[in-house]
Amino acid sequence: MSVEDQLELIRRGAVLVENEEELRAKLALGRPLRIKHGADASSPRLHLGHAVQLRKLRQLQEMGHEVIFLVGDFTARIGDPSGKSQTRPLLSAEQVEANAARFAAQAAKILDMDRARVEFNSRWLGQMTFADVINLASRATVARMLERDDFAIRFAENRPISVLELLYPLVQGYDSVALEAYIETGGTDQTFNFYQARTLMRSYGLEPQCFITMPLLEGTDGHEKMGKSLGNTIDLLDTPAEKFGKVMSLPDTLLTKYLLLCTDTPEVEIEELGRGLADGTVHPGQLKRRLAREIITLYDSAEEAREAEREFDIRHKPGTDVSALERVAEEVRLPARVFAEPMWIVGLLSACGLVKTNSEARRMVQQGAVRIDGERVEDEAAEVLVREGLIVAVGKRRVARIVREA
RNA sequence: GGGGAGAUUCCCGAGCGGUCAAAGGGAGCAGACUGUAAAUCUGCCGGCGAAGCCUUCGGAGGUUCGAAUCCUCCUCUCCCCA
Repeated sequence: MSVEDQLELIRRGAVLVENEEELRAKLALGRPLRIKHGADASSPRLHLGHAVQLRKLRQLQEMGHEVIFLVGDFTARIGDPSGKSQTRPLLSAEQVEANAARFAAQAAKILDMDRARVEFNSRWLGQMTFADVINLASRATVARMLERDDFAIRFAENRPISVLELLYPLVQGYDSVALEAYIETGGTDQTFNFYQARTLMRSYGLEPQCFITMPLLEGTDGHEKMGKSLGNTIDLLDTPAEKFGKVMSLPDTLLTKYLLLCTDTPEVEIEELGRGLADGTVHPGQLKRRLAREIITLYDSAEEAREAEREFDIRHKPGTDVSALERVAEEVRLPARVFAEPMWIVGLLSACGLVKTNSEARRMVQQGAVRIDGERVEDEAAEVLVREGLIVAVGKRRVARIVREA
């Protein structure tokens, strides 16, 4: 692939390529380039936000470059105090190891992991003496650190910034020094750290890395960046049905962004579709269905994508009958004794795991969310005769089919 | 080192010594509506088979018939001065 072709592919979806001239020169070397990417081993489930990053790496991998996942095991064991999650638990070496393995297993859905390398920053950070740390710290200033938005805002709002946090960009930058990275990729939230790395690399007499930042994908709420703590993720390990429903719940405004970042749809086609949405010739609902199918096809299969769409229609089309509900129900095993006599509706919902507490069960009944074999139950004192195959539904999304336990 | 401010339910935030399971907002959940799990409107939003009771307002003690509210000590955060 020619240098210009590579550059064009690299630019797809990217917010910033720093610095394009330098990158062109590196690509022109015509050999595999070391690419550093910080692996987020802290979250057990990768989501589409991670996928945006991983897909960019896959592109680079396909161009023949060498991807290195950097696991911040050293830093994870110290604990990351960044911003809101100050009580993030410190991880043991074993936990970090396990997380990294889980990350790699999921990343394999996107990348060729046989051709990727996993590194742990304890390898070099663990060797450093305090003198080395002071040497490192001497290469940066507080004023530069406070240029970072997050710090500037918190400083202005009198919110805490620990000294450790100021050290983090330096540590990350030093990782680039240690790896002698040619290119680093990451989210736009890493821009500051990436620039810091370039400065540090120069200071250590290395050629500064180029970097590519990708947008942070908004989650299912449509506003906030996708993240586990916000509960707005679409996970790679979500079932096809879950993926479909979650994609359908995205606001229409995110359609083209998702197509660009989460699918292989050609950019010219995305532009066309965007115009179609604007002038009304493209139906957003239909396009969203297509988006959902493509995403599921990518991570599961085309067949599962079709099945997920069918299930979605069963759940949401009006006049859904019991036999259809049956198809989307989760099996719930109940002990044989509850089949003997009528069971209190609230207890049944709890037993099926459809609600967390009896109070929640009562509320669901009161609000008309509960259906037994398709029949709405609105009396919270109701007794239900439990039988094999009974369909118990709470709202549209929680459906159980009773199975007698042997 | 000195002085000041603060810590409230998932998050932000209001709380007069009794009427506080604790205002309001956000998130979440449900119902209606919809191409959609979007938007909008409405309701719910600690737990208990619901009567009343139990646990909750940084931690530990104390005052009081009664404490999220008062006192003491402790932990943590922020500000000002040195």
